[in-house]
Amino acid sequence: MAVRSEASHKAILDATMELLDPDSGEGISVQKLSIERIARVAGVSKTTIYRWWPSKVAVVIDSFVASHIARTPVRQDLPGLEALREHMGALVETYATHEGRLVSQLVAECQHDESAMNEFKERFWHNRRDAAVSIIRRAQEEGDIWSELDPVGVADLIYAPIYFRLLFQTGPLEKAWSDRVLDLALTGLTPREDA
Amino acid sequence: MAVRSEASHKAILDATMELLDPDSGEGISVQKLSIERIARVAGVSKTTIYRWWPSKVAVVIDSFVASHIARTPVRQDLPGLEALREHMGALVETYATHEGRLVSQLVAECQHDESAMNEFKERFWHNRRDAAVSIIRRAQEEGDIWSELDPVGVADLIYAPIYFRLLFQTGPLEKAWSDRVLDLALTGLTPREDA
Amino acid sequence: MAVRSEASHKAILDATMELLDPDSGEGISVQKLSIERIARVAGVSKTTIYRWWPSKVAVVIDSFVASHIARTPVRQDLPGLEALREHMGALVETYATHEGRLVSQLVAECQHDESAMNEFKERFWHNRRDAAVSIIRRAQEEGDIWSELDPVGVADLIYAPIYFRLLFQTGPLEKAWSDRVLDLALTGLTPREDA
Amino acid sequence: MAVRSEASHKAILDATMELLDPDSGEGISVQKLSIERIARVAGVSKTTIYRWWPSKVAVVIDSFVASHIARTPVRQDLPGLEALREHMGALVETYATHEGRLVSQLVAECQHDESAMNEFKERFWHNRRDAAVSIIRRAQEEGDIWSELDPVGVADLIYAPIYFRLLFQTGPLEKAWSDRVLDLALTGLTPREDA
DNA sequence: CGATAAACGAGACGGTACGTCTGGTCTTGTG
DNA sequence: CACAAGACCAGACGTACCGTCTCGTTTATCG
Repeated sequence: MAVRSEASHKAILDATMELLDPDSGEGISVQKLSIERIARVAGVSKTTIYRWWPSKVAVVIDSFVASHIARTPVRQDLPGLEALREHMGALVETYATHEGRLVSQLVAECQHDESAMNEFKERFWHNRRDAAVSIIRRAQEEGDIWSELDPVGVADLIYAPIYFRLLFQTGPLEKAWSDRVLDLALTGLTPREDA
Repeated sequence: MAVRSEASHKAILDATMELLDPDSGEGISVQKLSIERIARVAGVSKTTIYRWWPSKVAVVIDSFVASHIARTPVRQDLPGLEALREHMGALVETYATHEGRLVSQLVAECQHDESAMNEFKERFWHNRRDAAVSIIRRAQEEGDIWSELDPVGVADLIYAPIYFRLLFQTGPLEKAWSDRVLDLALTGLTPREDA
Repeated sequence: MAVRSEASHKAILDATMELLDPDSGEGISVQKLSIERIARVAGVSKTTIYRWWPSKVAVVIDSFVASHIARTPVRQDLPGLEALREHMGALVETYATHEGRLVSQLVAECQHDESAMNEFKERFWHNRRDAAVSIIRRAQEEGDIWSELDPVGVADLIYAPIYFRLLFQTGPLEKAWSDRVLDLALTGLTPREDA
Repeated sequence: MAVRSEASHKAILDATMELLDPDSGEGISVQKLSIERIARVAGVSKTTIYRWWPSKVAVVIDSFVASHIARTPVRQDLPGLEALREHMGALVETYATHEGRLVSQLVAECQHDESAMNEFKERFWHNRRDAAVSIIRRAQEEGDIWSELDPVGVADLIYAPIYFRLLFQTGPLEKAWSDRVLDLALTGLTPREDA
C-alpha cells in the first residue's frame, strides 16, 4: 500500500543541492537553509520531508555525500606514501571550493544536535577515515610509515590540520601546504643530526 | 555624556554565562541562545544589547573569553617542551568540560557569519595561537624542536588534532591522548633505525 | 484542505472587543491597541491574525461593525421624515457611548492609511450612507423633502454635523440636538415671511 | 539662569514643518512624525522638546497654526452672505491641499489624547469657529440669515460638511461643491411652493 | 476490482526570535 | 540651569521558520 514517491524524494534532494549551490543563484548556507524553503522549492509539502528525514542536516547529507565521496578517491596505482600525498592534496583542493564550506557548515550544525552528529559521522566521517586509514596501512606495509603506529592515530595527526584549517580559516587550502604538513609529520619536530 | 551602564553590561554577560552553563539549570547551546532571551534574563532591553554588540557570538565571546584564557596559562617555570606538554594537557582537559562544548559551538556559529569569524579569530584564536607559538619558540631555543621550523606550522600540526577531536568528537579529550599526539609529532612517522 | 479555525477567529474578535471595552477593565484606545496584544489576550499567535487581516483597523472593523449596524436600524414602520428623525436620534445616542469613541478612533486611524480608509468606507461607511439615503428617498417620495434634491447631498448636510460633533467634540451628542439640526436643515437658514 | 534658546525653539518648529511638507522631500504624516525625528532634523535633543511641549501634537499646532489661520481670512469688504460663500470656498480649497491632510491628521491624533484635543480646540478650532460665527452674525444683521437662529448652530450646519468630507474623503473639496452646500442650507430641504 | 491504508499537497496553528523603531525617562557633561 | 548627547527599559512592528496537526486526494497493493 502506498509507497514512497520517488519523484518527491528526488525533488527534495535536488532542491536542497540547488539552494546550497552558489552557482545556482541561491547559494545559501546550511544554517540559512530551512525545511520550509526546501519544501517550497521542491514543490513538496513539509510533512513529506519530516516523514522521511529527522532533520535538515540529514537531508543535506543525503543530498551531497554520495557525490562528494566519489570526488576524492584513493589511488591504488601509486605507492602508499604517494597515494597519501595525492589524497591529501585532492581533499584540500576540494575543500577549497564550495564543498568545503558545505562540510564545515555541516560540522557546525552538528555541534548542537547529537543525532545529527551521529548521522554525520556514520555517513560521512567514517567513510573519510576509512579511506585515510587504508592508505596509511599500505604505506606502513611498504615501509614508508613506521608499522608499529596506530593508523588511526596517524590519520588524526595528518588529516586534522586540514579540517582545522577548513573550520578555523587560518590559511588557504592548497596542495603545497598539505605537502608541507605531510613532510613535517613524516620527519617529526625533533632536531635531526644531519642538520 | 551619557555613559555606558556598568550594571547593564555586567547583567548581560552574567545572564549569557548563566544561560549557557549546564550547572545553572539552563545549559542551552550557543545556537539556541538568543538575544531576546539574554535580554529577558538580564532584565535589560534588547536595544541595549544591540547597541554594544554586533551579534550573539560577540556577546558570548565577551562573556567567557577572559576567564577561559586565564584557565590555560603557559607555564614559564618549565623547559619549553615540558611547558608545551603541560599546556596541551591543560587545554585538552578544559575542552573535555562544558567549556569545550562552548568553544565548538562558537566555531560552529562562525561558519556562516564572516564577521563573527573575524571577531572570534581576533579575540579568541590569535590569543591561543600566540600562547602556543611562544612555547614552541622556547622549545626551539632550548634545542628540543628543530629551530628551522616555522613555529606556526608546528602549532598547526600539534594543536589541530585537539580542535579536530573537539569538533568531530572522534574520541575522548584526555591528557594521555594529547601526550601521544605530541610524541608522535616529535618523532615523526617515518620508521626509525633503532626500532 | 486546512480550514480556518473558528475558535481562533472568534477568540481574536472577542479579545479585540474586550480590550477596547472600557467596561472590561481594559478600555484602551484603537491607537493603543496592538496586534501583539490582541494575540496575547486571544491566546493566538500573531501569524494567525496577520494571515486573515491586513491591519489592526480591519480587525477592529470586523469586531464591531456587525453589532454596531444592528443597533441603529432604519424603521420601516414610520413615515420617512419620522424615520429619519428617529434614525438620527438613535445614531447620536449610540455615538454618545463608548461606541462613538470607537468610530472616531477608527476614522482617526484611517487618516494615515489609505487601505484602512478604503476598508472602513467599504465596510462601515457605505452601509451607514445607504441607510441614510434610503430614508431620505422615502421622505422624498412622501413629499416631505423636495424630490429634486440629490439624496446623497442631503445626507451629507444632515449627517455631517453628527460626525463633526463626534470627532471635534464640540458639544454633547443628544437627541434634542439632532432634532434641532434636522429642523434647521429642513426649513433652511433664510428668513421666512411668516416669522 | 539660562533662558529658553530661541535658536532651538525655531529649529524645532522649522524641522517639524519641513518633515510634514511634501514639497520638502519628506512629507510624512503627523502619525509617522516622531519627537525623535524632529529632534534629529532640528539638531536638538529630545529633552529640549519634551521640556517645552507636552506632545507631538502640540509641536505641530505651534508649527503651523499661525500660518494656516492667516491663509483663510474673512473678507470685510463684502456683504455677509457673500463673505460666507467666499470663506467657505477658500477653506475648501485650502483643505484640498496638503494643509487639509495636516488638519485631518491633527484631528486624528487628538482622538486618543484628551489634552491634545483641548490644545487643538483652543488653538485651532475656536479661532475657526469665531471666524465663521462673525460672518454669520453679519449676514443675520444684513437680513440674509434669519436672525433668530443661533449662529453657532448655523456654523455647525454649514461647516460640518466640509470637515466631514475632509475626514471621510467622500468626495473632492471644491468651491462648486461648497456653494451647493451653502445653497441647500439656505433654502432648506422642504419642498417649495414655487417649484 | 474494489477496499483500504499509506503517502501526499496544502496549509492553519501556537510559538519563538529576528533586527528595527519609537516612546518617554534619566543621567552626565558643557557653556 | 538650559541644553546636547545619548543610554536606558519597554514594547510593538511584520516576517521567517519551527514542528505539529488536520484535511481531502491520489495511488498501489491486497483481499
